[in-house]
Amino acid sequence: MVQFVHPSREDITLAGVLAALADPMRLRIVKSLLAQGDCMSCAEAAPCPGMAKSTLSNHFRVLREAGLIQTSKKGVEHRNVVREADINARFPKLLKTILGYPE
Amino acid sequence: MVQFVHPSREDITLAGVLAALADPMRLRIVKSLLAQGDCMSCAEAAPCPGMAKSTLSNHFRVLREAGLIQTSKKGVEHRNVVREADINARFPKLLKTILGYPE
DNA sequence: TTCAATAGTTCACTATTACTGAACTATTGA
DNA sequence: TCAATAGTTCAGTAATAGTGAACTATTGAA
Repeated sequence: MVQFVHPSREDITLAGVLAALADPMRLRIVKSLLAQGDCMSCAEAAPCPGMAKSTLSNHFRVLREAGLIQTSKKGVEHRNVVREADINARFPKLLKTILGYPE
Repeated sequence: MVQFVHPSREDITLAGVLAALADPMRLRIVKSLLAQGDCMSCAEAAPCPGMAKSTLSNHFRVLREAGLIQTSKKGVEHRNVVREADINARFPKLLKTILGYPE
């Protein structure tokens, strides 16, 4: 079984967060997660039909390792939430600012 | 003679700006440019002794192509300014937010 | 004019990173 | 036990970053 890598709050870096959000698909995933407000499976959270599963999995890994999302296993699927509190504590207003622009 | 590529204001993308700022060295360059308030040569603007000239040149190219800085030739050196007005018009508060965090 | 110095760019090479199909793991339900 | 589902890992290829060396352009001096 796979154990997910989640950096602690202090280990979240600005460069890591920016790099993670610098991909349009990942930006959309985070927006989608926040709009929903609740946990979502990878498939639900990804507004990208036709994308390879492995690519999607990779995007979630990048978001996870940057500290942007928390992934937990629930049954056969993985539930994801944005680590809003951690990001806001570390980089106030960053998320809100970046995610606030129209597509 | 080399003509620099500067995207027009409308062509500046969020992904491009974030990707450009996702590198610690480039973030420091932009901070350094803004702190100075004035045009700076590449060498002046780069707080990175010992870095290869070609690497530095590449960082400036990335910043330029992302629309973050404007480069103009002045004598033997290139003068760089942050395109604050353009970035602020396109993505309000983004620069201030990202550059506001301590190193 | 010619030559050296200076500031950056471009090139070529290597090293790291991203995308994808295929194979694999883990869980659920029949 | 078997099939279906969700996602990860692997292996291969494609794209991108870092660097020294060679190149271009400008200035200033002999």
